[in-house]
Amino acid sequence: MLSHSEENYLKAIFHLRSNEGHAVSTTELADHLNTKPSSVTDMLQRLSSNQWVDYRKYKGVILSQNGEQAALKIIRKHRLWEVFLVEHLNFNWDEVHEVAEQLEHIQSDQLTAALDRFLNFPKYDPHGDPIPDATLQLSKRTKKLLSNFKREECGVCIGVKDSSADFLKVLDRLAISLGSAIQVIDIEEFDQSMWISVDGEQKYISTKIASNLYLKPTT
Amino acid sequence: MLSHSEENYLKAIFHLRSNEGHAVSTTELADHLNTKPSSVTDMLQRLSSNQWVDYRKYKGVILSQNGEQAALKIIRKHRLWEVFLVEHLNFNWDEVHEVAEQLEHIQSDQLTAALDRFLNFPKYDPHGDPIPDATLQLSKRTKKLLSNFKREECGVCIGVKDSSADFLKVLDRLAISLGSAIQVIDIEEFDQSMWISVDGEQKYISTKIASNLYLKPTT
DNA sequence: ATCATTTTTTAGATTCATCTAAATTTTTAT
DNA sequence: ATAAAAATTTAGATGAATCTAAAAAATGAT
Repeated sequence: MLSHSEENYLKAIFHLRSNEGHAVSTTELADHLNTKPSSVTDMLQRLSSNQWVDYRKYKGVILSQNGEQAALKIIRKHRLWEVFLVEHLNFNWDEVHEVAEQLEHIQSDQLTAALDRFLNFPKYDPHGDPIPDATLQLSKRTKKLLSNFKREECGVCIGVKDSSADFLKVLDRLAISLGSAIQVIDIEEFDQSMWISVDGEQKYISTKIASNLYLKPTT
Repeated sequence: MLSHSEENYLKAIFHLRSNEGHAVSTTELADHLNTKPSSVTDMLQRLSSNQWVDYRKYKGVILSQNGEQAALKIIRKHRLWEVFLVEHLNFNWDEVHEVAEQLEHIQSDQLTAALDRFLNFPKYDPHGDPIPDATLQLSKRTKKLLSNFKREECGVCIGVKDSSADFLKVLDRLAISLGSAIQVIDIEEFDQSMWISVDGEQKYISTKIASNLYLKPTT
């Protein structure tokens, strides 16, 4: 059975390897986990000796089949709990992460299954990220960063790239949330900042905001 | 901040000292926690140096003010989660303990408060044990073991002394649960086993069962 | 009150997860 | 292609939580 720490490493490897295929480096992991590269090396050797990862000295690490399944299980739990916190306990979407980081380590298949049923088998978490189903399948959907939209183009907000509390707070202030209907009104040549309409209301947003918002194109 | 292990020790001391006042011995704790007396001694010295307990070599240990508050906080979380599992996720009362043992360590005052509100501020957990409120006050209520009832006496089941899965299972088979109205019909002189009526149905139960069931007397 | 038994503590070791400092390998820039 | 820089690994240490074996203290039975 995996320790909390081991689970966190597997999850981090999974997330960092999102740009598929290529191995994750020791330093990347150390940064992501707020730890030192030497600690990472130790842990990778341990995880490797138990077949959770495929690790080559100096070459980085990728998840094994087992490791990926384990990571998906943790991500499933994390995102289910986030849905619970937001939909039933009235947490804001910027308040859920820290608690879900703890809840994701609870070990009980019965609990995970019952929670999933209680929540009515949600497909996406409050940040729009897909929730692996009971067989750990991750659904993909076409999504595009708002910053890649052209003038006049329309879409519905389905997720965020950066899910830090700081970013989620500014979205709250702008009244942008999952499901918001967005159309690009104009793009400033100067710095690519945008005038957009959000559910009918006209707003102005920075380039950095636009490049962290995922929309499903509707035009 | 307390580690999981430290929290488990505080909780164990709290529970073992239920027969108020007297200190808890090293061996008692070791048995309760499935560990060795030497490990207990180590931990008690550590907890003592941080003022969580009052520990005297060879004399046993009691909780400090801080330690008791910490224990009550854990117990509050444990029992709230049990209510959640039974009332909303359809767990049986014999299935909740193991999971609640994990959930009780989640650190988030916001979560505890929100869960309490979501559950509508329950006063008792599924085994009839009182839940400390937000100010950590534990309500007491008059309860009596069924084995101390006399013939004809009536009561309502409000809790169990033994909350092992084995015991809860036999209660399920006998269709005895919290809220069951019970009357003593007859007591065998031979071994004090009992004929009782449970919500109108006549049943026969062993002495051991009778001495692990708490009732609130209604006559 | 003393001696045998039981309980408790100490001493020393182990495993996990981490660290710093030093050594090694890889990458990059000229 | 080689030297400097960057990344990575190894070596050795630490603290938490546990263990076994041995020593010390408390208990209790005669």
